[in-house]
Amino acid sequence: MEKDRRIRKSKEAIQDALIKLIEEKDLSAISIKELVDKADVNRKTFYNHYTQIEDVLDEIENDLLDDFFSQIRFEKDSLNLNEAFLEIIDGIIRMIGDNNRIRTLLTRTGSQSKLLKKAVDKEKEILYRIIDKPEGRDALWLEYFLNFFASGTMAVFETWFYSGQETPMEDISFFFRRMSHIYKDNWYTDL
Amino acid sequence: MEKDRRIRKSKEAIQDALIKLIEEKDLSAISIKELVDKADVNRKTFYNHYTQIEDVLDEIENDLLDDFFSQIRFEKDSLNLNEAFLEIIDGIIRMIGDNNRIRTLLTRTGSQSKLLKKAVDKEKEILYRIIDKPEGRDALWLEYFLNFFASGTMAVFETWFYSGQETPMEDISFFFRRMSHIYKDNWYTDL
DNA sequence: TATAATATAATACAAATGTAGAATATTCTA
DNA sequence: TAGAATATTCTACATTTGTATTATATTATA
Repeated sequence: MEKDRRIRKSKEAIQDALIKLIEEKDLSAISIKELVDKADVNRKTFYNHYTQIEDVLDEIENDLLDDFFSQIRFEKDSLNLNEAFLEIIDGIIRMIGDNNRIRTLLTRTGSQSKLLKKAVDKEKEILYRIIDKPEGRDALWLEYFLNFFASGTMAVFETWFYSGQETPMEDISFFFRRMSHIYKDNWYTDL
Repeated sequence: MEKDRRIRKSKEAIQDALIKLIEEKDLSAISIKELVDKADVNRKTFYNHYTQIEDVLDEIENDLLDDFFSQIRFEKDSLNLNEAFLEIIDGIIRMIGDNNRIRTLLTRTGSQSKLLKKAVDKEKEILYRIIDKPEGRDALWLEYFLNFFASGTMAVFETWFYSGQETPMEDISFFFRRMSHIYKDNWYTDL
């Protein structure tokens, strides 16, 4: 977080105002003037920290995800790819279920939000940190594989979320378990 | 396309102007005034058809992808999921290689572009049309599976494209073939 | 706590935006 | 081809945006 309390307060006011406005109207219909009026700060203060409204949204999403992913702790020192993946999946399911602000963002900003894309990157990052790196050509395969898997995972979440989360959570879990086993048995058997 | 020639010409001028401007500067730095000046149309004409510059980009991307995917024709009457997938992959590789406008958009607009996301949707659509639909619970699995697979595929393309397409195309093909076989052998064995 | 640093507020201004009405030009179609 | 339909242009105006300057208030820290 910012060290200067004034910056912290200003940003907080602007972020909170944006969340409120997003609940009321479409993101593209929100003007900077409207935002600073609601946040009760000078317009210059906005330009002091951001250049567009999307920057505020970006910051909100990054803060939320940093906060969430920093809470992920693995019991064992090192997990294999399969175990780590399933841990992260469970975490994300919990995150969506528990965090109102995240639910609001996903519901209201839809495709304008980069939240899921950012979550993909975080997931990839964590997985990459945990596992033993293969060498040579397999290193490249791993990179493609992680991108494939992480992005595919988020797409399933997206489908699940935007279809109203009607599929029971156990089924989603089962789906991911099946996916992960397929890879475990076929790709990175030894990870 | 639009039936009225005036609309067609106006939109074409605006689209072409946007492409030129995107080659010069960042999308977020392009103003509507600038755009209509370059397109040599009245500003009111812009507002007649669009509300934001992003709408123009959207339209360009949709037209490009409609054009490309409408060219995909399968020799056989029906393919299995595996064959259809590999055909589409090959098509996309060709599309990126051949189409200058698509390369420009991918290169210059980066994450601001929804082009790859739209391609995912098109791919999903086609695959869904071709294959025999399973029933009951498996229908749901198929939906999740297609989302997973299509999105994962595009993520690999993205990685490949933005890392400068250094990985030889044969390796990318190999990767996808391996992925598709894994699924063929484990998931939809009978499709 | 005094001081230096700096974020915010107040104000101003040129440019861009969004919207509207009326005149003109183009195109559709009967 | 004539007339109806409508897209574009022209003009105007209130609002928003982006930028800048200065004064004031708050905060960090020595």
